[in-house]
Amino acid sequence: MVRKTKEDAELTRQKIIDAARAVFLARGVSRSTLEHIATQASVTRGAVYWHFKNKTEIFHAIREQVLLPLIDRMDDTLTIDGAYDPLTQIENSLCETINDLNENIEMRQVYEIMMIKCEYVEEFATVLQQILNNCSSITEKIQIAYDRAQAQQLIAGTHSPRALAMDTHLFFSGLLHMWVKDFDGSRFRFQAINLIKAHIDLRRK
Amino acid sequence: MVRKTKEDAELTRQKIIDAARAVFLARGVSRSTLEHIATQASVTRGAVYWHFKNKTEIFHAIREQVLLPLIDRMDDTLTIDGAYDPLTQIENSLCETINDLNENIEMRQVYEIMMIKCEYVEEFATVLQQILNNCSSITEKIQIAYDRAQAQQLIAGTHSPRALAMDTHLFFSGLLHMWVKDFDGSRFRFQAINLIKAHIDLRRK
DNA sequence: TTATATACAAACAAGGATGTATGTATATCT
DNA sequence: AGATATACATACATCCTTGTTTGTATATAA
Repeated sequence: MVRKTKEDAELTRQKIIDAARAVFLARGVSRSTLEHIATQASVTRGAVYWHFKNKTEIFHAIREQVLLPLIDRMDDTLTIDGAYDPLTQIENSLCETINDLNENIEMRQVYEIMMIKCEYVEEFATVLQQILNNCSSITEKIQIAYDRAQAQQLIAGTHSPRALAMDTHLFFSGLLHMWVKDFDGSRFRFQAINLIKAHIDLRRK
Repeated sequence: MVRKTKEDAELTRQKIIDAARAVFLARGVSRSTLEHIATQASVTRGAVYWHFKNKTEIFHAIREQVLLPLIDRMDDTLTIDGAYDPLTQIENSLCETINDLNENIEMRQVYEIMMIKCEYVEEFATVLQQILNNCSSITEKIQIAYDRAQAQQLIAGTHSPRALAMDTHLFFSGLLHMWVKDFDGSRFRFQAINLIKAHIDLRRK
């Protein structure tokens, strides 16, 4: 059995990506061998080397598959004027991400891999810069929402939208890290939504 | 040159730990070999195996050397009634940690290793539980401070000390993660103190 | 219909990395 | 002062892992 059709090949490629995600999650990126991944995907290393140059390339493929759609969605919920007030919009956007994590297994796995099953050295160090850039753009989008909230005089006290946005971003960043580490869910997963609500309520007039 | 005195041996042990810290930081934990560490420490693998069972044990030694004193200090600054009001006490405690990171190279290295140069799988998975426990105890200590702040009516609005403490902890957790990733310092390192002040000011009446 | 490129499988070669076993000089104890 | 345990250095055996090379059946193009 060889030389599949193009669709078959694309299917194999996806099977390898899915397998790598599972293997990375279970053994960590560095301890995962291409043999592990191939076996998990029910192919040989030959197939893996055909579709990818090496493990690093698989890693990036996994990351992009989950990350790219996520960024687009963030744009929609935060920057567009919707039916809700800006503060609620921020709240909903954060809650939506948590809901995604709960419902979308692949996304949950990728987050876990990126946060606690990967060492950011050498070829992976560049990812750190990308993460920082993503964080900046997210913070900016949150700030835009806070700008509108301030214009509508929804915010208690006199705090700059910029400071509020950074505080919210850092809070959410911490929450995601804890969410991922909180395997049994007892400490953070179950009350993540409430924590977000409390965080936003701190700002409400 | 062999069979040193006991003090010499202890010195060798510490040299290995220091070397391992540097190597882990540069190459990531999993890509660091005992040969790398031995060379960096100007000893042979024989010396390393004499003092430690394996790489994992070195990892734990590194972690404990920096972490244990840190926990003690947190107790002092947060739970003891001091000259400052409770909110300022929290602020100072967080700022002090940031200052420590700036001044103490070893602490900075260990934080970086634990956060972005280590994969939490297999033998290292247990560390995650320890981290969660540490976080819980830190949150509790922050809550105690917020309890007093509320008793002294320093807090704006009607927010439970518990919720405030978790929010602060998540904020700080996120800040530490960003601080570590922010190599050039442009985004977070230089303004960390201001971010903390802004965070606490959000609570002030 | 034949030639060629594709999509893999299987075999090959080579370098690490780990753990252990052995050797050894010297503090330290008796 | 001799015996013993200590604090390493050196040597050995084994197991992966990786990258590459070769083989091959078949979709596809000419």
